[in-house]
Amino acid sequence: MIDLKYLRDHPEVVRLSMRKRKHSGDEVDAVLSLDEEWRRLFTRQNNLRSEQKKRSEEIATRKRNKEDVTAEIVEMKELAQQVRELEVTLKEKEEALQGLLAKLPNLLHSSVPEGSDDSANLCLRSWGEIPSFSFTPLPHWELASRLKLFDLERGSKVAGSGFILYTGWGAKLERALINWMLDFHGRKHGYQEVFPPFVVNRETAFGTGKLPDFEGQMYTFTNADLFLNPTAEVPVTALFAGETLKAEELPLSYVAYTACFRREAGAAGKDTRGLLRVHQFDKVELVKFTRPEQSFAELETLVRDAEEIIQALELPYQVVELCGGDIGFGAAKAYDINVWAPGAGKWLEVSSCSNCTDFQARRLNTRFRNPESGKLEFVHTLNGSGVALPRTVAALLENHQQADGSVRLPPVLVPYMGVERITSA
RNA sequence: GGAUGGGUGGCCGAGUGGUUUAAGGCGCCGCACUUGAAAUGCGGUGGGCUAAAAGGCCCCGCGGGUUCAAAUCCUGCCCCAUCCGCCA
Repeated sequence: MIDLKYLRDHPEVVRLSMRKRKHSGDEVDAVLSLDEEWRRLFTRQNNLRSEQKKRSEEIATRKRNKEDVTAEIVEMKELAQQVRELEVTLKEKEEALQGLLAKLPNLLHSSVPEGSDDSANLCLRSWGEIPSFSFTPLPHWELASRLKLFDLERGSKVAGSGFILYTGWGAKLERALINWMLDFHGRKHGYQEVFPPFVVNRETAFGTGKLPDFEGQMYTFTNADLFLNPTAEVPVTALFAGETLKAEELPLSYVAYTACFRREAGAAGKDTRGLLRVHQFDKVELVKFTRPEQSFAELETLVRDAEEIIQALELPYQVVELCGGDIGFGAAKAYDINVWAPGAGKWLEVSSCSNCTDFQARRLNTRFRNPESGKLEFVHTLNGSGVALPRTVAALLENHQQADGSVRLPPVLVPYMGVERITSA
């Protein structure tokens, strides 16, 4: 949520940010005019209530003195009716205002590049060599089929297309990657491990900015007002909703594994081969709570922490900075990590790291007391994949495939897998 | 899922319709006394909205309702504890 007071005082700044996201900016004016109307009604109601309170106290005093107050009470009924009516109008305006405000995306950081889609994203750095092969590299779905790593038909049979049944070494690789990533971020980067629920309630989905606009992306239940979480970002970021964190313990860093569920409505047929786009996938997520002045520096270390995973897996990648038109709803600034997949012949997004500044914290009401000012302030929240598994598995299989049809495992995974390569045997 | 008892400020806890602007205590902060500390005394000590300010309004788990007036009465929901049932 954007700070309404900030929007009031700096409408032009907000408008420019909206335009950078390729919105019209008209939403800002709609908010401003509703806000003005709301404040007018609020002041009126405030004054009426004040009068109501004073006169009620008078009635109380006179009643104690055994005076007759019938006439006053008749007058007060009229006043109470006015207050009630105004209250209803006020509530309608307030809900409309909050509704508009809740749909405004976060303010972009000034460093975010201009552009309307991913073609305008800025490549910041790359790592690793694009591998060359003495043979034609196979796409991961071919490799998986030969090595029996997953079974798309049976996954589809029990749940539907886009739900993967991992088998044999494929199943073990999935588990190994999850365990290794959790251990790696915990030991090497000091993230605290949590294992959150895979479902979240409405407040949590709203607080992290997934509602009201992205309800269609989440799986829901017909017998409970819950959502299957689309990413561990959602439950973990909401961990301290309504709480005040201690300034001295910030930044707080968490690492969490969850399965992630996305309907991917309307995405059918686009990059859907094999593991490229699925409805359920595993992901290890990094989440940070920081003081405002730390958050952009923490975003840099967050993305580096995610990069180290890809480096340890010996996969070539690039880090891109998202442009205004491509950046997520809650983010002020974001980086993606794209890994090269030589079999599929494309870059695969395996991580997205965002600084959501105070946007989620304001919705969730997660604050800290600033020791310098003595005031309560919203924390900044950050999240990043560290990393998402299916496309990482795809890239790993494709990059490390050998002429003999086996797949070499990077050394970090050997202790978790118990073998140095995956073979069909 | 059922039954019972609970949910009041940082914490404990009083309060069953109107001097409650939420008693009292603990904790914390400041000051005084003291060589220092303890003890003691005095004062202060939540959040939000609105307003240029003074001020005003809202918040006793959350939402509705009754009333001139609600922490207090009614109602729906949530959470905690205990017991029962079911269950990995």
